[in-house]
Amino acid sequence: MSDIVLTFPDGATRAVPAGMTGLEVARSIAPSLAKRTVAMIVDGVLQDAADALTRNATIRFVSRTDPEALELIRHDCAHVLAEAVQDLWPGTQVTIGPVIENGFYYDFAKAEPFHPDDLPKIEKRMREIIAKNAPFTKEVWTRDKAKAHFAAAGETFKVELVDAIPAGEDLKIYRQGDWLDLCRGPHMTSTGQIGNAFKLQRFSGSYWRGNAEGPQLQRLYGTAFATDKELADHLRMLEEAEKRDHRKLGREMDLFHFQEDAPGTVFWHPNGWQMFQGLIAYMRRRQVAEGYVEVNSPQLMDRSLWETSGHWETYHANMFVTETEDERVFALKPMNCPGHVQIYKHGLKSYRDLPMKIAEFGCVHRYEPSGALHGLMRVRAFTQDDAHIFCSEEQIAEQCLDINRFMLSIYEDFGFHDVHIKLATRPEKRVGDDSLWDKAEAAMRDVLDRMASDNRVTKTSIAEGEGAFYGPKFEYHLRDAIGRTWQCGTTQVDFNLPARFGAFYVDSDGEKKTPVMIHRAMFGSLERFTGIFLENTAGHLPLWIAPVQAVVATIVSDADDYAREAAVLLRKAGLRVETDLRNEKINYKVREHSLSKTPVLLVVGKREAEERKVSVRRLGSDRNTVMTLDEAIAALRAEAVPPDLASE
RNA sequence: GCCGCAAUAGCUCAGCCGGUAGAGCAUCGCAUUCGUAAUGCGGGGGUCGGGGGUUCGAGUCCCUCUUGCGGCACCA
Repeated sequence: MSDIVLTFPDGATRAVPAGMTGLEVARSIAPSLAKRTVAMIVDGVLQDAADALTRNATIRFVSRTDPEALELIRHDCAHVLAEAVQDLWPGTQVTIGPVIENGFYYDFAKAEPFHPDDLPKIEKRMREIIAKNAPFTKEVWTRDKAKAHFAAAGETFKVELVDAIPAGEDLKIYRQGDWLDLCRGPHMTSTGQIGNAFKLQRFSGSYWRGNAEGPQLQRLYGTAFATDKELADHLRMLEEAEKRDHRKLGREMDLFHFQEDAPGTVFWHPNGWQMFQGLIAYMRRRQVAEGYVEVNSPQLMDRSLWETSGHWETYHANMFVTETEDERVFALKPMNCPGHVQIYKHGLKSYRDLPMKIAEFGCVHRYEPSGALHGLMRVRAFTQDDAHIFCSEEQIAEQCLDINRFMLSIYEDFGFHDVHIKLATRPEKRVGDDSLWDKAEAAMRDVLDRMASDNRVTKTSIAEGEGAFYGPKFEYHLRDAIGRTWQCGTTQVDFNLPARFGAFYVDSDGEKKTPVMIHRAMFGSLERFTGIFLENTAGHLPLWIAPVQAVVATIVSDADDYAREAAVLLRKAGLRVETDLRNEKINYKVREHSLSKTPVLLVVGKREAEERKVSVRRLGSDRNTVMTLDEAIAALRAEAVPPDLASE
């Protein structure tokens, strides 16, 4: 057999007989290299170390501590998990077990549900399997053989998976000891390389192929790392993330609560409402600067209006509907758009009026599935910083880009730099001709390309079939503290609603034309944004948005009068300040205000009272700085200016 | 909505094999005037999420509803 030439990362080359496996090559270089090799990268593609090399290529051997090995460790771990589960519960069917962002999962079809006590049992069995260190071996099977094998084994889901593999593609089977699975690979060379730095985390229900109408499976989630330390670090990070859960912070900071009588609906406390209103005030200033006008549309509107808009037909399951004594049917608005079209329609519009930018802090109600509710992140009543831009077709791209610039600058003001924009295209359930969708999507694909070149956008992608029923949309996803991403802003290009309502403008040629409507929200939901912002800051809010900006706390009651006077002066300077004159030790007060995340603690004792000074202690610091009251007021006032009002 | 788990004082939680409810913090009262993350002592506080059932007897066992939690599906 002829030789092939392999090029190594250091530039060295080596001629080897074609057909030699990666492991053989490694062994020929050094036995120690072969020993630590778990996979290889050939011409940039990660593959099994046992694969034969058949052509000239660049090659790099991967050891288990290389970054590229992490997904192999997790994927191998998923296989071992599947074997362990089938060992412990014979008759359980395996389905799929992919690697995900921070670990892996495996979906099983099992008659009896898992129990929390099962996790340690499964882990124990997994460690036994890993200890056996069985080699992973790959075989390529024919479709018939695979189907016959899985059918005989009662693995009906695997049979379906075999059927779904395209005809031209190899059908690969990986064995580890006596166990085997249909798998795309690659894998490491043996189960022992997984190591012991793995953990099963939780289990839950899931749906076969993500279809809620289909069979329900049981999913086990786990994670794995190359070393114990990395695993411990990851678990510690998760614990930290839990501490900044906005539901916990909401209680600690006395911002809001939920109760059984109003599922998915927020009771805002004074502190939370102050923050909420601060966000609205900020957005209102910014929108005015961008040429928006603000309106308010009815909360409850007649059924016929929702029929015209298409909501009655396509959104009914999400709507709160009510019937009055006169037997009229009204619905609480789930969106503001139909109301805004009515405002647009009131009075004749000229092309000179476009683009017309109508904004509303509209409170919408949506009957969300019970299982979807999640603190402030997913509620049934929420306030949108909603706006609709009525414009001509020619103005679409310009308006979308304008919104994009505006949107990103807002996220930056709140410290969000990880922004992922998705273009969601036409869904199955939709209104309007496909020709209109073609037009809207084409315009938006073009805009997406231009957004992608903006260096503030971390990532762009296409989400096929995920658009709103009336038009495609851009979704702005922000990453939260726990690593989950949340959709905040959206921009939706809508050719449908204006036409359905008969909205028009008189163009320069005197003809009536239908305007395009661009729906856009930036915070998206004020509730959700509050939650995301809380988690992102761990409750350490910037001074401008903190509900209580400073507390004046006394050490002795002799300082009470001075503390009261200081608070009055601070309030006169526009700061939100409270006093704490309780007969408690200063340690106690410091602890309490630290736990409730008050940004600034102004401590006054006898000395400060006599010298008209304050001892300033910042949240998160154990140091304090003594300064005059006037200095403190000036410094806090300067710091409390919202980002949009701060002079550069 | 689906699968699993849970709900005990304002908060965090204990309560065994069914025998009639407990701690810490918070609250209230009294004492204490204190220098940067919990001062001491004392008092009050519970339809054990709702309803039904089993039982001589249910916080505990069973059914059901509600809500929450972890995912799935859905979504701002």
